[in-house]
Amino acid sequence: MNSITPPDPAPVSTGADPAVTQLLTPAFSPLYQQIKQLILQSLQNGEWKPGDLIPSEQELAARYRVSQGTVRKAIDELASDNLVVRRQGKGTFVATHAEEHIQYRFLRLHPDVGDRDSEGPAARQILSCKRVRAPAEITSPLGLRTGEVLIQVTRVLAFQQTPTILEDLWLPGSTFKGLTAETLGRHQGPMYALFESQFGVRMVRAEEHIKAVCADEVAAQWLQVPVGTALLSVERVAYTYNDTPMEFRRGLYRTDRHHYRNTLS
Amino acid sequence: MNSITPPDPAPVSTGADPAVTQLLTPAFSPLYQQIKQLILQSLQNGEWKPGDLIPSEQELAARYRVSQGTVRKAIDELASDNLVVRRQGKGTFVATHAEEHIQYRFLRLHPDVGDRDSEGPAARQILSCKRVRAPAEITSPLGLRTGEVLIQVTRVLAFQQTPTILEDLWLPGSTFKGLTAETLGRHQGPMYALFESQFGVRMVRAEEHIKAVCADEVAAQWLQVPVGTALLSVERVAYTYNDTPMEFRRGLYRTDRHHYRNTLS
DNA sequence: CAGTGGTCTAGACCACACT
DNA sequence: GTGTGGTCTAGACCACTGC
Repeated sequence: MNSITPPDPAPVSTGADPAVTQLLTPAFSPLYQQIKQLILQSLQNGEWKPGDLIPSEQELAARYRVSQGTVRKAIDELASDNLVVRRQGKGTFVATHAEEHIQYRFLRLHPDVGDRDSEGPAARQILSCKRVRAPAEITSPLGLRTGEVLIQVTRVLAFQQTPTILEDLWLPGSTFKGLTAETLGRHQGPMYALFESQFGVRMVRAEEHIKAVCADEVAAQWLQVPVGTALLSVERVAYTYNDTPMEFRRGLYRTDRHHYRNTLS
Repeated sequence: MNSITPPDPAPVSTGADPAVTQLLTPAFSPLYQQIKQLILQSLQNGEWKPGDLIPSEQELAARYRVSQGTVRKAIDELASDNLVVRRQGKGTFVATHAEEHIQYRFLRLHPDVGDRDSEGPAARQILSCKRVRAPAEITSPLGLRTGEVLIQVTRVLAFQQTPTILEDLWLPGSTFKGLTAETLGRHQGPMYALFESQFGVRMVRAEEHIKAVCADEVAAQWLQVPVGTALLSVERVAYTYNDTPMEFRRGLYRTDRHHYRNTLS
């Protein structure tokens, strides 16, 4: 078993980090994968926060006592996982939902004509934000105990004066203590950016399950469509670092002027 | 402008290929990108066919007169584009829809309970296969002239005796000359594998646009659901090498026991 | 065993951003 | 100019495959 022991997260970083040893076979894991894990730890434990500049490849190479090329390969993978963004001449930054000029990185709904920019920003309306005891149907995708306290948010998004998305989302109450409709209403920009700045939770990845359903009375009213209109039901589990599920969301999408877009490869 | 001239696709390959020159700035393109393009050309022009073993990194490095590392980086990108598959100790192979043990690489419909393997293979039924004059709504996504001759295939897929997908697909008649319902019916395995072996067309990438619709009478009948049932409408444009669109497809999916799955990152 | 892809290193040079 | 990431090279060694 080869391994490198975790580095001293020394603030001034002259602190000698343990040397790397590359040993033989069983449970072999490439050095750059180990480096990737170490960097990942520093992302998780908040040593580098969303938007931050992380140390240069040279510095990291010195810190972990490996060659720059090895650090590079580790960072390459983190970049292709969208955990980190490289900018030539400037450095490598922790990815964030805040400054992604694209407004909603995880929203796959696009207007049928024109693009999202031309459509302008969504108008958001918080309908409610309350603490609830979690039904099993919500806790199980989140890996929580049934009965745990969750925060449930309900909101409507409108594009060009047309209400288009009605969604509920559930968050673990323990982590999102203090989240209120007022906070949500005051906040500008993507909700996931708020989660980063206020709760230290960065959403990294998500899984969506899509079905077609008919609008019930409640949905019909909020989305201003006849009862029975076909809608997309989009259920999402969003994950933080470490594949920890942190949000369950269910959206109903009108698709009379929009479509859900996906790329296969 | 730096460039490397295209190599002699010499069968025996001792043939000296032109040397690479890496010149200065304007319209700078990295060497490994140029190598990637050259390999791509060999994939397109059929020098290496789906399933084939391509030359080793050393051979390609010699052929293009660059270092192995440069070829490696080119192949890395091709592999992450799913155009090529690396197998340690064996070599690098051209990707193919034929031997992907996963039956349908581009189909995102999954059973709500269990997984696709446990569900068993789809039962396929070809309803029709005919030559049509293309309406603009089809030709435009395919980048063809309106009025061009297309082949239109209609089929139903059933999972566990339940008809679940009704789809139409359109293919350029010029490329798919000779495609018949009989050919399609006799063929085992993914349709895209047939396209590779019979027509030399490899589908590489696709874009899907998804909406929710209500079943009309025809759909309701084939899918054995009441008229008005909400269905997913999945429109797909599939591309070959070079981003050339080669297929337009429209599927109606029942989602009472299945869902469309997507991963966001 | 030889051949393939996979990892790691060390060093050189380029393109880009800021100061 | 200095520092950053980006490209390219050359060589060594490892892990996997099949003969």
